[in-house]
Amino acid sequence: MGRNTLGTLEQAVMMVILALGDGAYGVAIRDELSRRTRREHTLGAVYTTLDRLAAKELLESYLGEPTQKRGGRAKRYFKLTGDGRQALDHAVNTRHELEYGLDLAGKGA
Amino acid sequence: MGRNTLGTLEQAVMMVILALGDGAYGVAIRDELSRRTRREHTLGAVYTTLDRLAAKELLESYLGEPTQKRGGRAKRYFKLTGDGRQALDHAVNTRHELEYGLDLAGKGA
DNA sequence: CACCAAATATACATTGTAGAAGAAATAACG
DNA sequence: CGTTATTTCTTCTACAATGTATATTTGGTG
Repeated sequence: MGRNTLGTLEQAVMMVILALGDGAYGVAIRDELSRRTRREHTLGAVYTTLDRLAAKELLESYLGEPTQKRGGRAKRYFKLTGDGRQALDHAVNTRHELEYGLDLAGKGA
Repeated sequence: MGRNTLGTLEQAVMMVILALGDGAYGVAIRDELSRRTRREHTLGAVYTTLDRLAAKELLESYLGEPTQKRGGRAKRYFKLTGDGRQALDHAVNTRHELEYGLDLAGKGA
């Protein structure tokens, strides 16, 4: 069965959700993700990832109120679960372990 | 066609190769990878990744001399190409961009 | 030949990515 | 008012790329 390592995009999406705090719904996540990664991401890609993470119970979601704006339907907001936070922390720690002792980009002050 | 983002394992393998310097061949890479990620990886998984990275010209390889040990056949050593180094640096930078402002694990002094 | 170390082949599961289609909301207009 | 256009957000579907495991082959000694 499934090993539980997080993929590159999965980690990215989770980090973006943390960065957005409240207000982390599909479109906002996509935009912030594109901004931080400096490349375009489609909504389909984002939602697929969101759904898979939710299925693994690393994320949970709740519906907000519809907006007044034209077309402003109710948004689905996401946040990390305890397991999600733990999985992300683990991924980050592993990453540090891998980077340890290496002379990589962006290390200079 | 293929977007050129590196996967979690691809990045990990590349970092391990950097960490090993000379001496980065299949088995050593597997062992160091397992050590740093604190989990077992099969040789097959490692070689598959190595081959794919080489196919993308992010890695190059050369054969060493056979050992004296019984069964010690010639090893295939790997190192990053210029493109490989660049791709890894880019991945690292993107990662930093994603982590920016977040309160993640392992940040405490 | 038996045995060992390293590498290759093969197969399948999980993730990444895109594009099309559907659903919910308000504006526009007869 | 009621129906249709239009906007925003979400779901569905399909396929490519990456992750992972096991079995097989190759090259090298005792």
